[in-house]
Amino acid sequence: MMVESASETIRTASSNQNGVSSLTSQSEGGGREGGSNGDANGEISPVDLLHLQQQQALQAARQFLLQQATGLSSPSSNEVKQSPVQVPVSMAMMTPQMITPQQMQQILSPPQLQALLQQQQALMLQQLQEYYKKQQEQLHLQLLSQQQQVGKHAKEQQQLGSKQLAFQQQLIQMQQLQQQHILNLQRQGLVGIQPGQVPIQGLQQAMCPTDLQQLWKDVASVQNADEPIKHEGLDLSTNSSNTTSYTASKVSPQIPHHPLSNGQNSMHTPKRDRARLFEWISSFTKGESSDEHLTPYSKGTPLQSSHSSHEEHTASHPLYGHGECKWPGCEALCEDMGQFIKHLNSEHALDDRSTAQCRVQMQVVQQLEIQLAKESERLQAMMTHLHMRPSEPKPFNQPLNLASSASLLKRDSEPFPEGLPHPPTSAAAPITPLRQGPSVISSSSLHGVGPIRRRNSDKYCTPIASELAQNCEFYKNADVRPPFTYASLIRHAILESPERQLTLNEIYNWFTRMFAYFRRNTATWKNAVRHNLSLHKCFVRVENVKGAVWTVDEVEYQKRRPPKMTGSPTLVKNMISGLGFGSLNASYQAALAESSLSLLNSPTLLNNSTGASLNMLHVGHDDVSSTVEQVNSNGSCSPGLSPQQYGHQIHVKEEPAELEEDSRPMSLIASVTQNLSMPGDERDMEEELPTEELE
DNA sequence: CCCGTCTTAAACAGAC
DNA sequence: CGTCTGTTTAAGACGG
Repeated sequence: MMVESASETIRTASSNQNGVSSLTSQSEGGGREGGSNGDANGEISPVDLLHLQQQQALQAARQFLLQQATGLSSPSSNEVKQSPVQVPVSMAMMTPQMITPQQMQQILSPPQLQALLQQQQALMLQQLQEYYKKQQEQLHLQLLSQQQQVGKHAKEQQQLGSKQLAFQQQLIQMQQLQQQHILNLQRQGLVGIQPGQVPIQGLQQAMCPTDLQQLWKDVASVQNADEPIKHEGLDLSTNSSNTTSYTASKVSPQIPHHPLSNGQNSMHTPKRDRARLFEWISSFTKGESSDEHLTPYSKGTPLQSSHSSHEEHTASHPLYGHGECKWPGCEALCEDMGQFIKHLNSEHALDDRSTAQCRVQMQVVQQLEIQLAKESERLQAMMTHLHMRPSEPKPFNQPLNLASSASLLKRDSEPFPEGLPHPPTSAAAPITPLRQGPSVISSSSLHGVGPIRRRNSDKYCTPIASELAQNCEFYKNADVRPPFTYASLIRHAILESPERQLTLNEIYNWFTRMFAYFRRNTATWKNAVRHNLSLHKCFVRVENVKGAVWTVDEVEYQKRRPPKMTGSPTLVKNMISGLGFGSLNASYQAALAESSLSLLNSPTLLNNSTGASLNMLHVGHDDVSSTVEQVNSNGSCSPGLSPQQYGHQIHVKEEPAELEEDSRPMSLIASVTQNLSMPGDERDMEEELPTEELE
């Protein structure tokens, strides 16, 4: 059917503005980077959680120290120490009493504490990374699933579009936070590199009191069993270098254990202890999520970690890297794997201490998991709120790159697998390979491309403005047919222009500039455009000095569509604003969407930025965004004239123009998607389109 | 099945 | 004469 408009050599030199790529979401996320900590975010970020934990941990540590100083201790009870080993972590956490203060004292010498803290830090770091990873993955999966769904539920998609942006942003945020946090840790020396430097605060932040207690318990017990911990670190002197505060707290028993007081932490202490923990923990974690956890360390090393046993380590080992043992606190140098294994077996053999360390790590992990759970919950809530289905795999994008999720994460907004919309029918176009999906690929994008699309597209059409605003980049680069009717697109183009009027050629340019899809088969769609201009009364041709321009008669435009949906306006609103566009008749929907736009157009509306009024379409931000676009155009140009006015001036086709819709409440206008929206008017902006305009 | 909308195709006319 | 612009008609797809 489709005539291959081969004839149309035009091709507008598909000016792929690939460079554009960056989505708004990205930009936002990126902007934040500069800002130091994720704290900036009002919400509780993982980082915050970490800090909290650390603080708590510090407190606990301090308490222990105090106890020691006081001499409350009563040595003995080795059993206790062992018991922890067997006790499930949860139990252990629950029953701090198990460990007597005395034990703690014995075990926890300042240096030890420091060591522990160090370990904790390292662990935390790892955990953090894992945590972040998980979160990211989760987000990604969800996004992917959503995208997939899109295929099926196009309508929902549209809305999702905006939501997805938010999610992507969150993703980005997370990534940033992760990076930041890691950096911070490194700076602080938390990473374990420079024990002395670690500010106690860091530790404090890392753990919660309970955790710490437990940890301490465990550790204490272990140490007892293993070796009478030497107080190498004991003397403050050793540590003193970095930790001023630390000394204080540590040294002076009298000092109240205020959480705030600084404790110090670490020092070189038990390097060896950690390794075991690691493995042990890893064995646990693996069970749950295999390699993900390992990432930080084992990234390069695939799943080997899966061999819980310490011995297996073949080529790479999670606990071995850069020629040294990565066991927490142990930085023993190992020439090769063999040596490392030996070291591991000898130094980090399965004993109480190692076990205890593992326990500690487990707790850390648990803690993190709890955090993760919370965060996940939050995410779910968010998604729910946004009407996204958390996890509904859809056949659609499956090909999507789950695998590449990692990369996706990086891009934040790139998740566009985009395997989809290749227009089967019409040939492949030169279009942009990029496909950085609009942050949100709205259903529209997914729709079929060819003629087929039409109904679907319409149906799911969201308010064009918002849709376009959100997925502007996407449409620009992806060879996907926009889910809007020619009429709506034309109207949008015209309204978007400063003058609210465009010549045919300008309209063409707008199409080509805004949609990759319209960079091919020009004969076809141009013909369609002309056809629509002529056919629809809403498009009014105005003779101009330099020729003729096309304007939009909003009244007329509004007239046409609505007829169908006799239903209550509210219904309409809901449909549009809501996710359930599907039900609406395509045309009707389109009309609605557009109507919203039109409303926006009217100058009067501009003022009402209050989004309160729901009148016409109580469109969600979608509309709003669109509104914004409109607003812009309005503002810039002829504020005074409403489209209708133009219409009145020259009603070539008809003479409607009765009422002005301006009355419409355009609360929508408020939103701000301007950024997304394209350049107000093509003429001015034309940047990419070399072609016609210039002529 | 009818009707309306939308899209595509195509014929045609007028202007440049 | 060719192209662009604009109008019109027809047909098919869709959905209510």
